[in-house]
Amino acid sequence: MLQFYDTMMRKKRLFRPIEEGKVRLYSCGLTVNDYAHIGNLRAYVFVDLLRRWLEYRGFDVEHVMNITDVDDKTIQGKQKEGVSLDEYTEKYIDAFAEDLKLLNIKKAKITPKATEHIEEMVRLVKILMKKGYSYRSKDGSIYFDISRFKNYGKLSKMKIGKLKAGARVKVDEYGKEQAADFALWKAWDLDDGDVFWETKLGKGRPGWHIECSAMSMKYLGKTLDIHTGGVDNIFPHHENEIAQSEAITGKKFVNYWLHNEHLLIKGERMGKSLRNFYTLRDIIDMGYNPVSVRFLLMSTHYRKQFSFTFESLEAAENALHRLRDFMGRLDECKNNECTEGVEGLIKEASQDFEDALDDDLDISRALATVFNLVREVNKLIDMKKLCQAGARQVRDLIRDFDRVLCVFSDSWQPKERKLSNEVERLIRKREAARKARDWKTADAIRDKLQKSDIILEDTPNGVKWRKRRVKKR
RNA sequence: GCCGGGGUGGCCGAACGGCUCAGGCGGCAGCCUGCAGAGCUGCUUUAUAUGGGUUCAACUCCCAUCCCCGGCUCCA
Repeated sequence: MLQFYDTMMRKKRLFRPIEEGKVRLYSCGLTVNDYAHIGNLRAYVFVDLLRRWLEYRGFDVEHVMNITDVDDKTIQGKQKEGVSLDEYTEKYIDAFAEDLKLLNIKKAKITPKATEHIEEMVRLVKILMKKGYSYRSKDGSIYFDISRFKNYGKLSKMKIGKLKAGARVKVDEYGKEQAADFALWKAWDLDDGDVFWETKLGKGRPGWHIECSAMSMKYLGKTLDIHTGGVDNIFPHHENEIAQSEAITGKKFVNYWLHNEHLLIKGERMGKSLRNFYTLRDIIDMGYNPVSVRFLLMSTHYRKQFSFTFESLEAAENALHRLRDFMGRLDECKNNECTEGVEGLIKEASQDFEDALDDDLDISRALATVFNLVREVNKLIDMKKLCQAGARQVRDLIRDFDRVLCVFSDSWQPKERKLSNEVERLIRKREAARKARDWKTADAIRDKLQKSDIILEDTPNGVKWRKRRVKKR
């Protein structure tokens, strides 16, 4: 019984797509005025889990994620650097794509850019004007008149009257008639420089909210199955999307609204303005594996705030290490006869895992299932009660889970995989000493290398080395 | 001010009326190892912010209090 928590209804609801077997999924993507930080990335890890789970359940997922490549901040940034808007946003778009790849996040089928859909937006604004949902201000900008939209505020449960009481709403500045009215089209002004489009609406650029209405409608139709975004988007962005879209089509815009909570750092929301963020690059540079970041961001339920700490990242990395070692143990399992069946364990784990994720992506329960399976099977291996065939079955099950989790296989390698000649020489010297059972020399070399952050581990397959992580900041 | 979400063991995090209060990390012990590390297993359980109430039974529901976070402004 697949169900999701719908922000509109404020409760879990059984999931039923519009069209049997197909899901129209729209996600609010990034505004590309800077590198994404891991708080931003949490939203996309969440969407990825959602998408992969839907696919696991046999749905064909039509996933669209927009890129906001024109807004106040991108224009400001571009002016500051003295480059074209495209040039400015391109590097952040590329970096974002790379981040997603490093986190094993599946690409959306379509990632439309706002600047490439001006025409569609203009068309929608014209419809709104025609239907009388908008007005033009003195400077030529066009605003959506929320008093004309009956259920404005239904998603965020906000009353428009109350909104005005909120301290920092600038009413007069742009000639809006009401504080909560929002821009559909912004008339060009000096600060915009060369960023403008000459359209039937005049010279200017689109408001922020209209792009999602235009692009979701174009690629997915009038009604979406699922729309995702961070909780900060509930108001005003998604509220406004609903108003625009439903005013235009007269149809329900979205059937299920799914919102992820924020990532905190030191008890506060991670955000660009607070300068308390880490990018994925920062974390990789400290020597962590990006897949550990995926695991960490994924392992707390998406509707719950959680705090990022290096301790928890470390814990995530260790947990993954344990899982991968487990897979290694399975591969090495060569017994001919299973003295105890694993079918029961597999069946139970499989059922529990699926039940958990069906229940609004209850990842904690799902991961608990995985770890329980690991422990039980490890016991069998220790007692030599697991055979090769049984091991294969377990491995197949985990691989199956990993279609959703995507944390087991790990192709990522830290950049510096080379040792200096001096260090290599020492390692060879130590190997010779060990062979001669000269433990004193061997241990001295190991200690010495450890001081320069190279950790040696003797394994049945020879000596292995790794770098000790260097923590910055 | 208005509207949400929370406060669980050394730390992170589940459960949300009763069936042993998941799981991870860390710590400790055993196995393994020349030693160390890694790995595996076991232990780490009189843990549910505080004070009342409802109930045969509350972490779970109700009331009050304290504290934390978020939204009300561009923001994942």
